[in-house]
Amino acid sequence: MDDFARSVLAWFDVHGRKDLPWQRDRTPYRVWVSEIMLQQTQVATVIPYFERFLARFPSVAALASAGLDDVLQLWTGLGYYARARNLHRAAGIIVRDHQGEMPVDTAALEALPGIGRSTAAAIVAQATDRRATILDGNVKRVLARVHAVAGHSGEARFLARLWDLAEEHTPNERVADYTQAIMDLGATLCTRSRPGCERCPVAARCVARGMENPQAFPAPKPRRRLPERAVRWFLFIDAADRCLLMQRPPTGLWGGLWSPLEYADGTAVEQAALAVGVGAASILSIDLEPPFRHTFSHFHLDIEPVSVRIASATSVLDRADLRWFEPAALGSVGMSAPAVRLLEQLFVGREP
DNA sequence: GATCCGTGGCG
DNA sequence: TCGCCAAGGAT
Repeated sequence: MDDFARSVLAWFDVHGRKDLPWQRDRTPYRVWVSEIMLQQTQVATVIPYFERFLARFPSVAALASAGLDDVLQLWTGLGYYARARNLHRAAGIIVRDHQGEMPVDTAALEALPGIGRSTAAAIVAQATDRRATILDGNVKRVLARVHAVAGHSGEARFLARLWDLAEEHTPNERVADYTQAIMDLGATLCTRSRPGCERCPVAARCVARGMENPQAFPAPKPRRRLPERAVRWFLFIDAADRCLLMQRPPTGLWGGLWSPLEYADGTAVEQAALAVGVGAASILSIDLEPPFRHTFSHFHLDIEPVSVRIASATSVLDRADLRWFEPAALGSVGMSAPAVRLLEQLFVGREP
């Protein structure tokens, strides 16, 4: 074990997090679910989702035998929904190809959808304490500073160098603790802005610390202006106070989730109504709701909601991706966060 | 290599 | 209000 790992572990013994939900009863399944949820997502956000998910799907078998709708429902609001689709698909593969037993070697794990190099290593390290090397955003930041590695995550050379460094520092003992330790260090001390170098256990050996500003590492990624898109969301509500939702295509943005009917900006109500089999004659009122902007990592989406009261759905098309929902049934399927907010505002919120 | 995929928090 | 980005992986 090198001095770096020793120092990080000593710091962890005092300051590290050891009471997270997925840190007790570290079965491979629980560790797996937590690592997927934690991808690009902060601990505080994950905790309630993790608890609900494990209560509903306590085992690989339970997850595999569930419907995708049920899985997406528990993922509602967590984002990056491909994670949920991959998790569900992987559970089926584990039942079929691994007799329902989670594999705990990196090669078998990486063969599963949604598990890459770092996540596979994290599962092995946390569930078995065997040697495996992770490289997430926290570790990248810590190592880029300690070794003053120039560049950023968009560059292959930068990543290759960091993987080498990460491998070199990974100890042969206490791998689970070390893995948690270096992530905690990055999350709580070696933060992107205002790092707490004074309290850092490896400040003495940190090259960036000895230079001008440790915050210069990693280098910021060059950014472009985000492109903009605009859509209309039509929310049809009938006299029985049900609303019409569409299930989005299985891949792409909010894949597999339910949402108001989405059409291009400027689409007329009558046109949208016709497309889903709602007779134009049954339209009672049309309300333009306040538009709102939803920002993603790579584009802005301007959403213009239109609520449409209709007398009855005279000739609803036989489309499997359309369904009328009672207010109480909305909680039983997966929806995006903006869809949830809008429905609460326009639909559920109007209930007496 | 470049792009796509969510959300909430923060300065 | 806005840009930035956090326990990445798939295409």
